[in-house]
Amino acid sequence: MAKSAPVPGRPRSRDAAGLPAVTPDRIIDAALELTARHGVETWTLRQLAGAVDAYPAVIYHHVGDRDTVVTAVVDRVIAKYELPDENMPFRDWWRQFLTNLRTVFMQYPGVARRVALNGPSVQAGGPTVDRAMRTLLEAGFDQDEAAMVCRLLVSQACLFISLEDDQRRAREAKDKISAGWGAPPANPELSGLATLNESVQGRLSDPEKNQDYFAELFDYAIDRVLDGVEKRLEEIRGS
Amino acid sequence: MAKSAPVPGRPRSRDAAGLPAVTPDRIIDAALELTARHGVETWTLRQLAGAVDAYPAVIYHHVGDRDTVVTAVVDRVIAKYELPDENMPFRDWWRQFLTNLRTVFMQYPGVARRVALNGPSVQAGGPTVDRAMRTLLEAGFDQDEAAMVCRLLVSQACLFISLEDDQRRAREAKDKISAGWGAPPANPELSGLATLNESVQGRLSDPEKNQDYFAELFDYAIDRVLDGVEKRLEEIRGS
DNA sequence: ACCTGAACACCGTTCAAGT
DNA sequence: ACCTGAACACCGTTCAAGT
Repeated sequence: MAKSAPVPGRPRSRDAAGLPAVTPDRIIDAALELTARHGVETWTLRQLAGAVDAYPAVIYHHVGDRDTVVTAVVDRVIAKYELPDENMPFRDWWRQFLTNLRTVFMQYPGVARRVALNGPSVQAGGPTVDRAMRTLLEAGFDQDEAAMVCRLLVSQACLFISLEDDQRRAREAKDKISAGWGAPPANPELSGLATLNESVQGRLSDPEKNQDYFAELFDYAIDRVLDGVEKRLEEIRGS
Repeated sequence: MAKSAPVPGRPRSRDAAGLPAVTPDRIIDAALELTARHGVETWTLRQLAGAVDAYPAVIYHHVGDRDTVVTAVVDRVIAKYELPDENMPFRDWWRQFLTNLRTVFMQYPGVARRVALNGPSVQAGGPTVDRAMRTLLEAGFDQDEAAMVCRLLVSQACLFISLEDDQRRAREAKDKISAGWGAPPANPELSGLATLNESVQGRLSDPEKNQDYFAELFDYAIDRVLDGVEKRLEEIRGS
């Protein structure tokens, strides 16, 4: 766009061309939409500039480098989920919270990974962290272990969501990720391997089960780790 | 390297220059070493070519594109860990196995993430998967749930290791990741947030505790999820 | 202050040409 | 068959110059 040499009749300013002024807000809006469609790591700064009908340097002028833009996008996404009712028992609260997190984050591929890595900004994440810590303290964890559990559960959810993000994307490109797995093993000694392959075969032949395989793993991962946290809590209470 | 124009006295073939012939094996060796030092996502094909005193096109000729090289590197790394004694009870076996996995993978940043995403190749991962599945089947899981638990535990370990990889790398660059967290919250209503910040403060002021924070999270994550898997097993046995 | 347009230093990948 | 050396189409980032 805007690649042609200046033509006499062509307006030389955004104003004269009838284009809206570029603002930081409009840039983040565009970046959010690009993220929803392509994932946060996939769009380029040149694409973003194109989406607001501007030159790459304009992004730098109004917002900053790519990382700064992405940070702003992440903050926007974090503002989108709702926190469960604070009167719920801690296990139900977390189950609900992490499920909400997933449905929102899955709409913006790559955001979960960013949050796992950097955490949320204090600004955007503060209220969430406050509520989350309270549920754990009320449940009976001491200060340090509550902080640990908080980190564990948020990481658990974000990491498994980011796994879903990336595997979905890889599948779209190629369908040969699990190639080789599913076929009976050449070595008949490997009976455990054969069993896994049978299970994989069952999935591959039933397309709708295969569809929700990722979601199933997420739920299973969350449930098992919550079981583990609950058991730990019983140990604390018992001692 | 080899950037100057051809000089009369300069030998024009690797042989004449006394350089060893480039082989796929030598290329993977160099890639493995670059991975150990810089991480699998960080080195460039041009660096790899430089490491074997060759042009980038030579890598393509002998091995293939970047992804093919990385896949070969991952297979090499997988061959490096040892499997625990097969007579151990399933929980101890997994605890040991995932710990071994961590010590090996941590030496090659980025490999854990690749394994979480693509799994190992059938060639390299077959024996491990076989043993892993057997422990779960013997413990009492049915075929499908054993496959699920296997996937959960390997993913759990790889994802948390990859989190360590990336956070270590980020810390080396900047020390402001947790900037803002640790300071008392501006809003006095957020008592849960204040508690978290106290815990963070305690860590930051005790440097050796901060050092092992990542390792601590890994162990905690593995122990909680194993607790959860064990509890699930008791449910199955009871019914 | 805001925007243009070109440039810089990279990247993975491809390819004709040499030996 | 193996290697050279240059080129292609990208990328994030910077900057002097225009309005």
